[in-house]
Amino acid sequence: MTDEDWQPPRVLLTVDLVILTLRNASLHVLLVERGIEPYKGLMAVPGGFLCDETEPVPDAARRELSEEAGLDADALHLEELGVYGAPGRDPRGRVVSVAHLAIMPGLPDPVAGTDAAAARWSRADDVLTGRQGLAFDHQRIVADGVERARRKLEHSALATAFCGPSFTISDLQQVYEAVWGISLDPRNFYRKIQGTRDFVIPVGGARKSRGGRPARLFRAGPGTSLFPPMIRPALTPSPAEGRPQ
Amino acid sequence: MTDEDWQPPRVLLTVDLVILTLRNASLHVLLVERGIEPYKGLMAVPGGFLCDETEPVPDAARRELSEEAGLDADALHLEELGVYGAPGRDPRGRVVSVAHLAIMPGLPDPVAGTDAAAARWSRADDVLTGRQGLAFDHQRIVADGVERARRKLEHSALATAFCGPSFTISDLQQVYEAVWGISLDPRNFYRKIQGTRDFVIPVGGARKSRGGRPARLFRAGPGTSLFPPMIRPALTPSPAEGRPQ
DNA sequence: CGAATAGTGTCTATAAGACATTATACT
DNA sequence: AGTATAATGTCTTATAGACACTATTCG
Repeated sequence: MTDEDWQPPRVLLTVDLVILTLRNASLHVLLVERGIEPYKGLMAVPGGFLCDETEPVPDAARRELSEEAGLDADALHLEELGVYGAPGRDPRGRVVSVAHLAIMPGLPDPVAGTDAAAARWSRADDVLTGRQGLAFDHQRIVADGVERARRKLEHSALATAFCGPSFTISDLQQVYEAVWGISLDPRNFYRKIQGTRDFVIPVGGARKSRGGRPARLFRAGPGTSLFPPMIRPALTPSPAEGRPQ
Repeated sequence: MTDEDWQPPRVLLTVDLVILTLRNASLHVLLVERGIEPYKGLMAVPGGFLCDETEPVPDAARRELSEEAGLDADALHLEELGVYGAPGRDPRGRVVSVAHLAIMPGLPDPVAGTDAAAARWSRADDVLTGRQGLAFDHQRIVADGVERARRKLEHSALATAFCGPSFTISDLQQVYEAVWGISLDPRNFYRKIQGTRDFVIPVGGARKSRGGRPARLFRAGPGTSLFPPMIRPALTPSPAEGRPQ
């Protein structure tokens, strides 16, 4: 900023989306197959450039979610995760990406995309361990997204975002167990949830039982923060899935 | 992304720095007077454009810290705060800023800058209430930075970053009281700090008393996260400063 | 009935809130 | 001595962890 005719550099701005959900009681992340270079054919998280100079960043995130994954972004938890802009992370030049974290209830398999060659849910674990390789620095982005989700479960009511409009307490427990990769005591969990104001609200009715007493149904309450927080125990391998780091 | 010859838009990338410290037992934020348009003459947080295409974002943050505020960024807590890129926030065009949060020990008044017309510490409270107006969306950025610091005090050992190399327990308490804007019981606070592993480590010696028993000196311990967390009480106006928000 | 899942109660350990007491400096 | 600040201790209350027990379904 000392030269008279110095001009600030311009960069390409993208959004990337770590979209987490629960399938078969284990954490999954949405991946798309890249249809264009660079990294054509490799898997990556959904994302893309701003469509024009004036598009707000959050709008771009919702647009890509819809374009690449065919998912409606309305009434979906979406927050900024961080900036990934190391020089050299994209061969096309200086590309700075604003990563976002999105949580959605479990969905059936077919996820159609108009822009990407293919979209599918992959086990988060496979990405974190590297069994599922990703383009760019997307493995790191997913890892940061998963870690963010783990943290938020402690202090916020985020867990309900993984569930549909109504759910049981044990559904909620499965969210915690899958995301944290541990197992929890159902009795203490039940007490904790019930004792936290505005976390869940009973909605009359019960889910038809699968060989046991029917479970009461709840919906997400108005509360957004958990106090006292949910305590994440030291990692104890759960039945659900092995725990990476 | 449908047109054949569509080109992604380029944006100007800046870094902004919310630098917090404690002065006279109250939270202050570093502001600089803008030396150039737009908003010339108004106060703003330090920041500026990337110097070239290849500069990493964290490097730019440390560079601006040094250039605009004359502060050495080594061994200083610095983390990403968020992205502020609403179209129209800067009259020069589409400018996307990556805001950072930095904490430093209390410093003497003179803060010299080579790039900005003037630099000085302002009471965070004055910024939050709008008594001290800021350029761009910097009031919001400062508010987010202060809120982030408040949150981090709960779960991390961040408080020691406000203190010098050695400090007393009541110094640490003043950090909590100033940032949170409440008052705490010194006895319970002492017990809590002592009982948290790796938070503080006694370093022989005591600070010369100011009319009371001398206080033992400590230094920051290796621990980075607090468990169980420090609990932030419901807001009770403290002697230190009125609480906005 | 027995198996399985849901929901409740009870005991104990830990830690926070309130507050008394002792310790060591200064004037 | 009197005052101020630091450090320790004690009692009560809230909540987590462990685990027994009851309730309600299905086969």
